[in-house]
Amino acid sequence: MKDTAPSSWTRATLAKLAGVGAESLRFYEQQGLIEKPARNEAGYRIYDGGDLERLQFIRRAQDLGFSLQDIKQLLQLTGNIKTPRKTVRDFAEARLVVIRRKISDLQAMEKSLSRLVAQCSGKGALRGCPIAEFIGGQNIKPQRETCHE
Amino acid sequence: MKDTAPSSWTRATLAKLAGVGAESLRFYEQQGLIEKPARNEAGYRIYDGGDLERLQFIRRAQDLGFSLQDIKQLLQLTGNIKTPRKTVRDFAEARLVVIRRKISDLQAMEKSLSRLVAQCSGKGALRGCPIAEFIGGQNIKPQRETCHE
DNA sequence: CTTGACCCTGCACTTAACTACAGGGTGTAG
DNA sequence: CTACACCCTGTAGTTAAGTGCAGGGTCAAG
Repeated sequence: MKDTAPSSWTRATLAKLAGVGAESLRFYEQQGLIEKPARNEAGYRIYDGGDLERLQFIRRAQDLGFSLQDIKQLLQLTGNIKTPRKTVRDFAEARLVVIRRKISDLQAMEKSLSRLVAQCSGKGALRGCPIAEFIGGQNIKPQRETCHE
Repeated sequence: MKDTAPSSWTRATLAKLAGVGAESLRFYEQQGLIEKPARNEAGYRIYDGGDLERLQFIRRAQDLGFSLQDIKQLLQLTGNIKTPRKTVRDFAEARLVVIRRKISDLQAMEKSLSRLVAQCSGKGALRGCPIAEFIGGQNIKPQRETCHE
């Protein structure tokens, strides 16, 4: 399960293993998210298991809602053994606040939209459709037939 | 309810009323989201209550998670009295699916991150910090890694 | 008459995270 | 030997939803 093989790969191979685009590796390198890799005789980038791990982390962190900028900072923080644990935790907590706000925003959207959809029979022409009325700017109030003719 | 006034405004005034940037009005016009407004003698754009309503809709729809492209389509659909109600409802339903998936993705993130934060005392140096370990690629809990969908 | 707040147009710039060339070099299978 | 897939660099383009600016015109107040 751990690193037993020599594991040295070129761009496309690592990209496939890590589940990212091959060009993205160059981009991440440019942005300082991964180390400049060693090169072989021909100048090809040679990656190893450490790079794979780092990329896997990058993907996990992206899935957790971190931006690449955040991830870069996180990698710097956690790369420095002197970083106090609190710094890292505060970072994660701040991100959590953002994620929770997004969730509640989306839940509000979901509620509004699903109510509109539920109110709409889906049959008949546009007149009286609750969604269209909401759009038309007349508040969702059902009995207001202000469709222009 | 005072929609009896002539209510004619220039850019900045309408922008303020609608809660959007003044330049955005030009952008929306360019993108076909609002009608080309009338002009006065000097060539100034003159907006009315209808424009305000449309802008307010645009903002509401954005809050519901629609992109400007979506909104443009919606406005076209609902501007056409012949549009079947079903078309509009299907549109809203498709958006609802997207919103619901986002919610559950974010909830998964929230769960992972809050578990990490809860496990981290916030005291001491970095060694042994669950967040840092997660980052470092040692999976903190090999059991339920990235349950994603 | 001057100042300052608006307005006009057209175009360039922004942010994020890639993605796609163009124009070359390298490595390997047949 | 020749395809062909892969690698290199540098640069430019993409999408979304605007924002900003230059270089002018207009309008009301003082």
